[in-house]
Amino acid sequence: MPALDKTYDAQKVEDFWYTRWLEQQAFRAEAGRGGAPYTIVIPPPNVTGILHMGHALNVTIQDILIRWRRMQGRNTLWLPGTDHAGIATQNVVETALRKEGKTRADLGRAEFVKRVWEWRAQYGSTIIQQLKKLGASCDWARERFTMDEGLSAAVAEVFVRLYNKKLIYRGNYIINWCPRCHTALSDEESVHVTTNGNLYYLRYPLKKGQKKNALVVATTRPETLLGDVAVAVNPRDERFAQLKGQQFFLPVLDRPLKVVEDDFVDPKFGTGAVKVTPAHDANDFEIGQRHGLTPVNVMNPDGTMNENAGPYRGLDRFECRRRIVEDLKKQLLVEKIEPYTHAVGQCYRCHTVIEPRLSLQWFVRMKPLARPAIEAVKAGQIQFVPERWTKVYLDWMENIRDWCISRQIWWGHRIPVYYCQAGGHEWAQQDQPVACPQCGSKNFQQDEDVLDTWFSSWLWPFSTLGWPTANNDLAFYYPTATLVTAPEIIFFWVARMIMAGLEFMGAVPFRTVYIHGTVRDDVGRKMSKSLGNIIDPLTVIKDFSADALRFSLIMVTAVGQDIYLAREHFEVGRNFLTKLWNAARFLQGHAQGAPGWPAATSFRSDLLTPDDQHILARLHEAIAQCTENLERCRFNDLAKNLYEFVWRQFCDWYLESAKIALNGADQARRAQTLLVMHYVFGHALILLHPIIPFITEELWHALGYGEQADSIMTVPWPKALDLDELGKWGINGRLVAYVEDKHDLIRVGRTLRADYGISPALKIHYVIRPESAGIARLLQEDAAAIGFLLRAESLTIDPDFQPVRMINGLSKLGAVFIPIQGLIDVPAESKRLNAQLAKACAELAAVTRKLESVGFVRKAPPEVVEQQRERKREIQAKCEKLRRLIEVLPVEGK
RNA sequence: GGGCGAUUAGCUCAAUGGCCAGAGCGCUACCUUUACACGGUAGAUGUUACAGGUUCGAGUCCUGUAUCGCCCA
Repeated sequence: MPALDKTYDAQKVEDFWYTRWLEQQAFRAEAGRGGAPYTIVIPPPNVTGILHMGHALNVTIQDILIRWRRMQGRNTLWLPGTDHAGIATQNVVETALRKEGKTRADLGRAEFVKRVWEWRAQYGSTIIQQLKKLGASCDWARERFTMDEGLSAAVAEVFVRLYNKKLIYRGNYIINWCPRCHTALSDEESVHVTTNGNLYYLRYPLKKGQKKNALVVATTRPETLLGDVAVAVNPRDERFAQLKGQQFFLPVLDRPLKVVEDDFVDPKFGTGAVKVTPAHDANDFEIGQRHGLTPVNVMNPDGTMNENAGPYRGLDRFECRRRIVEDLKKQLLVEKIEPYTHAVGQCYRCHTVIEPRLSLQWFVRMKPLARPAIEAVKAGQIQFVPERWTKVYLDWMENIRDWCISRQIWWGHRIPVYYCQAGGHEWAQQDQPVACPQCGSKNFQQDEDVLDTWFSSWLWPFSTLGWPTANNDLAFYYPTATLVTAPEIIFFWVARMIMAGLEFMGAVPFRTVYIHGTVRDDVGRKMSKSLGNIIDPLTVIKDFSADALRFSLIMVTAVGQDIYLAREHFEVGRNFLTKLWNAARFLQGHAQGAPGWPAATSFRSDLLTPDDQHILARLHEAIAQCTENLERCRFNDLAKNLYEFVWRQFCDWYLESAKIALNGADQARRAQTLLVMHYVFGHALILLHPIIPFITEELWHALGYGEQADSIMTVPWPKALDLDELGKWGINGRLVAYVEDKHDLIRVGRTLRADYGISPALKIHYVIRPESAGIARLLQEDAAAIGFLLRAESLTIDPDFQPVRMINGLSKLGAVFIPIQGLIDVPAESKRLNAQLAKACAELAAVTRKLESVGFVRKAPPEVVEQQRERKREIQAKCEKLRRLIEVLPVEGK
């Protein structure tokens, strides 16, 4: 076994092992191997995307789960892939075309789509390569893309089924229109941004050209008045009772507008009278339908005004707004303009202000699909972690609205609906038709639109496994186990997957939905290019290593909370890796060659010291905690437990105490210590592997544990032994407690040294006066280790010790003395001990008060009362001892 | 407007209604002691946002207030 380098070269190690794992096909999943399946499908990143911290966190969590379950012996599949991100990808390619001075129209549909495929071939695997850098143990052979043949077939199948069930329909409704992307968007793709605008109070005259006797309406979008076809008031609003049957005139265009009464109108908004623009507002559209109004569309798809806008034709909508307000002001038709803060819809891709627009689109009828999906979650078939997201999900599902799925772009799954030019027949079909199924005409055309990208993503948990073709993978790996994702896409994706899973597979797509927080910068802002506050995971990997990135992210990520990140946070992980590396070097240095994996059965309880037994007990406690934390998705606690165990318990206490035996002459003891060291460290590596896969694999082999398993990836996850089972190594609770107390005693001794400014380099004499003969015996056996940890010149354990002029400290096991003649500062010492006494007395008073309270003794559980009584006895004893120690201090001046 | 979450040490976060409210980072002092200065040892730091209430007992449960954040309309 070559000696480990003095410093850890993460880059070399990580590249080496990832390549090796791929060569070994270590991530391959095969249904044929049987066993209990454990499946995760990756939330497919956008094919245009590059890795950001959100991905890094998301992928790390999934990799932890998959690696852990794999070690537990489950038949694991982690299925990776990307989605085709219709609008985003089309935008990217169109931008590239623009640089050549071309538009997609110049190329034509077929040629343009070809260009997008070329782009995808060249750049589409960027993010996949980046996921590999993180150490993700996905089965890459199964990588899927939503535009793949198989997944496209699934999309067509689903469309046709829903179409034939009349769950997909086409109609003229108000949709969210992005004037820049030139397409409809779903409600979820329109993000509401609080915006400072104005509320314009406009006068609609009763008679043409008149200024007096006008009805004042309030609007945030004056340019839409050109499309007004009525004004509306609430029927119960008495202020407008006399307006019934009246008509007013639209300014500029002088169109007569009748007054309609509708419950929708809020009397408290504006003047209580609103303009009705059915072609440009969702609510107005509904009012229009209720009152038989004909909508007037005044805008072009690019957001400029059309021929219905009269004199404003051709103007951009915002320019039109400015001009129309200016013109109305001149005509004294503007009552007032108030500043107004409201939520304005923006395109989630390009942040252009959404235009609500009447348009012919395809929709999915959601209510019938939602019903079983609501029931499944209510019945506990799917659990959200943290649980509170259940309510968010249910609220949305119970108020679900139909889903606009058509997009006026070219990159995506083209809607498989055909229109016969001869007979007017319309039908949906999975594959390319030959002729109209009704009249046999060959003169038919396919719908021009493509489907929303999410219309393919919602099938992801089963389309990636080969659906609609029945096959072993699908039968074995579906339903998946855990979905790991961020709250932003609960509606976009999670909810829709549940609906699709139930509708097409008849089973929920996953059992657990783990929702992690959003990664933010150190002052709580989302990371974004425009803010320039991005921390690039790849840079972090380069500077700190992938393991450090993973460990740090998990360490700082509180369950369900957003993550505030700064570059310095990655030092936690890097420092921990360095500690681990150095501990391994220490083991290696003492092992004299590769010891191999120590069999636990070879421990001899007669050779184990209390320190050995203590660390073994703590290890098994750690195993139990880690397993439980993984089961409960408490990743942050998992990392903290392991950090504490490895650093504090193993390195700070155990390895330090082991140095005595390692450097001692007793060969049997020495061998036994080595055995324990390797057993504990090897297990720590196993427990750490899911979080930091690279360094654990490297050390696993470097320390010669490779005989146990070719790769740490396949080492069985350990089972925790409880205290009874640990009895076979002579371990019991009393002994574990003794070692804890011994640590405390050593701390007291060290504090004395520090308090008196005695240099750590100076070896001094210590005396311990033990509490009892039993403790004296234990301490006597441990004297060498205790003396070493105290950096003592010599250590005396004397039950009858009578101190004279000595500084001292108190621990449960006994008093610790440092005899330094002449150096003792009596007033300082007296002050220190009296302060301790005062504190103990205060505690004693508190606990006494509690025990004297009738309510407490009568109503509190007996074990809690007993606990307090025990504590009172302890504090009383402590006070007594402190008084005695103070008494033996020489009186000043004597 | 409705809902959700947060508010605990300088910062980021823990704490099944029950011991003295903890940890990491940061800070202070000392130390290059043969694994590790990306380290060791020791230390300081709290009106648990605020006001009430329930309880023998509240950071934890209830009501209200404030501030911040997110989602939905």
